[in-house]
Amino acid sequence: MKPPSEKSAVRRTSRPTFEPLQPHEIELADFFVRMAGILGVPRSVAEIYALLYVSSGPLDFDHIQGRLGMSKGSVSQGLKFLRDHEMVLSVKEKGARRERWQPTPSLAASLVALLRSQVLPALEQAQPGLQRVLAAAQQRDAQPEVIERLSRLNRWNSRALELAPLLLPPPGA
Amino acid sequence: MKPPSEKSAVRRTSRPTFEPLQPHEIELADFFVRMAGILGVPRSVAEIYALLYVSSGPLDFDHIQGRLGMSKGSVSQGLKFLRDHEMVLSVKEKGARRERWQPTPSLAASLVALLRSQVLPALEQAQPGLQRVLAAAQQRDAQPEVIERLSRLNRWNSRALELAPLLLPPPGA
DNA sequence: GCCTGAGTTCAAAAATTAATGAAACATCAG
DNA sequence: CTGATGTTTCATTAATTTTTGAACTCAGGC
Repeated sequence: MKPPSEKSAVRRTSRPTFEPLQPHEIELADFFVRMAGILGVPRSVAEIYALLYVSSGPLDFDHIQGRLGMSKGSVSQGLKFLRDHEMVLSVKEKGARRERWQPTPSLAASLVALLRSQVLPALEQAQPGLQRVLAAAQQRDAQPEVIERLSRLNRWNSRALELAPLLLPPPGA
Repeated sequence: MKPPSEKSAVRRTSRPTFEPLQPHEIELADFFVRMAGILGVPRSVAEIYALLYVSSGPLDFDHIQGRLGMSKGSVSQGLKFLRDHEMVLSVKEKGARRERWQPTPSLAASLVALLRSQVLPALEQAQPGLQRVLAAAQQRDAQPEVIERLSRLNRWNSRALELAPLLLPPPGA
């Protein structure tokens, strides 16, 4: 509530004040938030991405925090998530102290990577379990219908695992 | 808290007791729960589906509730969800009082339908907004880079909308 | 080395989402 | 119509997820 003090002769680095999102920026953020929701990505992450996406140059930590009005913690974690999934790039000019962020060129690639990182581990981990489930069904002479269902599930799982690396080769291929 | 009264001479329809899930059934449920989680489908729904999936015949409401040890409300809502997304079918023998449930033949089709139902509305609703965002950027002479990004997003959205009906024709096509 | 600014961590608070169960509703046999 | 069974509704409660912010760490300048 205190108006930015202008008194100091030395033009203090008084926390600059950031303008809130413009209507068109909000609209884009809403879109990303909704899409992100489908994949279980938290709102704050989507908002950060959306802001970088509409912004003309790379933004630094404080700008993101200021314009979105979110906590340091959220910005830090959000950027970590985006970094981990290779959805943003840092552009640190040499000699500069702060990092500045921008979206990676291909949103498509980012999305595929994100999906992969969620689905693949589940498929891999499930493999042995699914085989046991099928084996159990066969041993107790379950209805052919059930055995058929479980076999199909197994085949799918295997095929998905085979196809996955083709869809988006992991860091070296 | 009151123990089921056994006094009635007439062999009451004493709530039959159901056995808890077997290890192999739990394993399958875990798999479905995990996959469902990725799409934001609640655990209880995935559990119901998994149970129907390993079971030899169609199951009725009470069996589902009993074997999964979940509340009536959850079973009712879970079945509603599965019904709405055409992931289960009711097999009501004529003259029978209760409905009995089984999974629809194609899990693949079910999944596609589920995805559609989440993604499509978002795409449709976003269409006009995205166009406004792009227009706004053009009006204020944003960086070509930004305009390019926003154009691409618009094109994607449109293409996705065109492709969607081909992927899985809605109830009549 | 010590200070300052930049960013991270993480326990606690807030917000969101899911599950429960009692009461309302529906349907059908008699 | 009536009574009983079968299902849905929905306010409340519980569980989970997300956000916050203060304390901490780290890097570089002096």
